[in-house]
Amino acid sequence: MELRQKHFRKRDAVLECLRGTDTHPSAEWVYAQLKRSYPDISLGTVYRNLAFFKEQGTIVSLGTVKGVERFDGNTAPHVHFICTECGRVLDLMQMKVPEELSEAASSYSGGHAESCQLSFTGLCGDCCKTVSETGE
Amino acid sequence: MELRQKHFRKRDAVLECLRGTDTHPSAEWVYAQLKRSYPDISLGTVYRNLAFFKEQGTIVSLGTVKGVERFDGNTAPHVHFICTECGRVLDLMQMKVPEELSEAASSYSGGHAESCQLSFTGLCGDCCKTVSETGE
DNA sequence: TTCGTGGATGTGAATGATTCTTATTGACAC
DNA sequence: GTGTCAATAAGAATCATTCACATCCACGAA
Repeated sequence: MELRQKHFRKRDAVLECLRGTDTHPSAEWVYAQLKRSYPDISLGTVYRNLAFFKEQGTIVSLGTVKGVERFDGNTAPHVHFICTECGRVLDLMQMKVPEELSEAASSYSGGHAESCQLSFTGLCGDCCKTVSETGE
Repeated sequence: MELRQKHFRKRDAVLECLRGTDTHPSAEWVYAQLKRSYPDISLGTVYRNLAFFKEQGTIVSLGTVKGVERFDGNTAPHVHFICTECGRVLDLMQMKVPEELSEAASSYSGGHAESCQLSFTGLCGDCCKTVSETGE
C-alpha cells in the first residue's frame, strides 16, 4: 500500500492541492504549487490528472475565466462570484440553488440536465475599492 | 449616411449575424456565415468586433463550450441549456431568474454583481435519443 | 531473481483558438 | 488634394491545452 501510494503520488497530490484551496485554481497554479514538493512534476501531468478527475466527477470545472480553465475540488453545488477585474472566484456557499430547477430545465429543454451552474460576475470587494480610489 | 453605413458594414454585419440566430455561435461560425456576403472578411475582424460589442454590452459571452467562446445577441437575462455531447446551446426563456439574487450575491460577496448566469449542462433531446438508440 | 505488463509520468512537439502587428483603405474635415 | 482617424485584411505571434512517445515503476508470473 505504501508502495502503491508512491506510484500515484502525483495524481493524489493534484487532488489534494485542489481540495486544499478555495481559490478555484487553474492548471498552471496547481503546477506551480506542486513544483515545490515535486520539483520534477510536469505540466502535462497536471493537465492529465485534472482531466482524469473531472471525468470521474471527483472535481468540477468552472469554465474559463480570462481564457484559462478553472477548477473546483468542492463538488457540492454552490454559487460562484467571478471578479471580471482580477479573475478571483469566490464561493457563495450561503446562497441556495433551488433543487427543482434541474427538473424544470430538463422538461423545458426536452433533454436531461445533469448539473447546474449559477454564477455572478462583477467586481469583488477589493476591486471595487481600487476602482473608487483610483477613479478606474 | 449611406456612405457611413458602408464604412461600418462589416461591424454591423457581425451584430446582425449574431442577432439573427439563436444558435449562440462562435467567432468561427459568424465568420463562415459572413464569408458568403463578404468574401473578403477576415477572422480577425470578427474577433475584433465581437470583442467590441461585448465591451459595449451590446452582446454577451456565454463562456466557452468545448474550448471555444460562444456569444449571444440576446442580452435579456435568460437561462441556458448546454449539451455536453454536441455543444448545442438552447435558450430556456420560460425559466425565470429571480430578480433579487444579484443583490444577495453582492452582499454575500462584498462586491458588486453586474450580471448573473444560470445554465444547465446535460444531454439535449437529440443526444439523449442517439445515446439510447446506439447504447452510448 | 528475472521478465513482462500496464498504468503514470516527463519531455517536447503539435494543435487550435485568440490576439497582435503592420500596412492599407475609406470617410470626413480642412 | 492633404491629413487624420477608425476599420480592415493578412498573416505572424501568443498562449493554453493536448498529443506522441519513450521511460519509469509497482506488481505478478515464471
